[in-house]
Amino acid sequence: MGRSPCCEKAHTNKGAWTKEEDDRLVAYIRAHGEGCWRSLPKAAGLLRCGKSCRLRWINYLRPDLKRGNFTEEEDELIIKLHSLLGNKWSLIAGRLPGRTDNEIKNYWNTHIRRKLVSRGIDPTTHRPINEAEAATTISFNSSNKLLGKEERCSPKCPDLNLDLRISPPHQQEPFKTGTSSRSSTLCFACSLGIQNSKDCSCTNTTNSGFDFLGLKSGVLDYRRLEMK
DNA sequence: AACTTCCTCAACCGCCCCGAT
DNA sequence: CATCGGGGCGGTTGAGGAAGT
Repeated sequence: MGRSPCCEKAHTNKGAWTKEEDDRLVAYIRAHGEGCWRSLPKAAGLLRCGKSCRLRWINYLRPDLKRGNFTEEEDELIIKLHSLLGNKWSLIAGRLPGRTDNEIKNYWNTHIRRKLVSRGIDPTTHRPINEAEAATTISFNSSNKLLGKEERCSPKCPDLNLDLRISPPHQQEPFKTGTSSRSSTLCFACSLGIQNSKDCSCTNTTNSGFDFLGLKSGVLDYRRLEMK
C-alpha cells in the first residue's frame, strides 16, 4: 500500500496554467503569503494540486524571478557549482538570485551540457572527455577522511568530482553575503563559499571558517529569506 | 505550403526528508 | 521509537514552436 495521494486527482486540472488560474494564485499568495500548499488550492478557489500551485509559484509567478537569457557569468558559475555539487539544482539555484532550480536544470540539459562537450569536457565528471573515459575511480584529498564514508562512496560514484577540501570549522565567523563587513577581497572560490578548495587563490586565513556554500550560515535558505 | 524533425521548457511524478504527534 | 503528512527535490515527459527538407 502506497501513501495517499497529495490531493484528490479526480477533481484537479492538469497541464498548462491559464491566465485566470495564475491571477487567482498570485492574488491569494499576495493576500495570505505562502503557507500550507495542500490547503491553498481550495482556499484560493483553484482546481489544482497543491504541489502544482507551489511549482507554478516558485518557477514562474514569483515576482523576484529574473527571466531572460543566462549571462556568461551565470553560465560559468553554474558549471563551477555543478562540478562541486553535481545535480543539486536547488543548491545551485541558491547561488543564482532570481533563478530557479527547474530553470537551471533545463538550461543545463539544453545548453551547458552541449557547451561543455564542445569544449571537450565531460559534463558529468567535468574532466576532459578522454580522461573521463579512462577514469574508473575518483581520488579524494586526504582530508576526505573526515567524511568517514569514502569506502562506501568512492568506487561507486565515478560521476562525482568532489575535488575539494572539506574540513571542520576552525573559526565560527559568520559569512555575511551582500555586506561590506569583510575587509579583504575574496577570490572566486571564496566568493562561492568554498574556501580551501583547489580553486581558492586567496591567502586570507581569516576566511578559513568552513561555510561550504553557505550551509553553515543558512545563506542557502534563500526562499525563506526572500519572503521575509 | 506541407510535412517532419529537433529543441525548449513548463509541468508532472514519485521519492525522500523532516517535523509533529 | 514508529507513523503520518507536508514540503521539497531531481528525473522525466510532452506540448508547442522553430528549423530543416
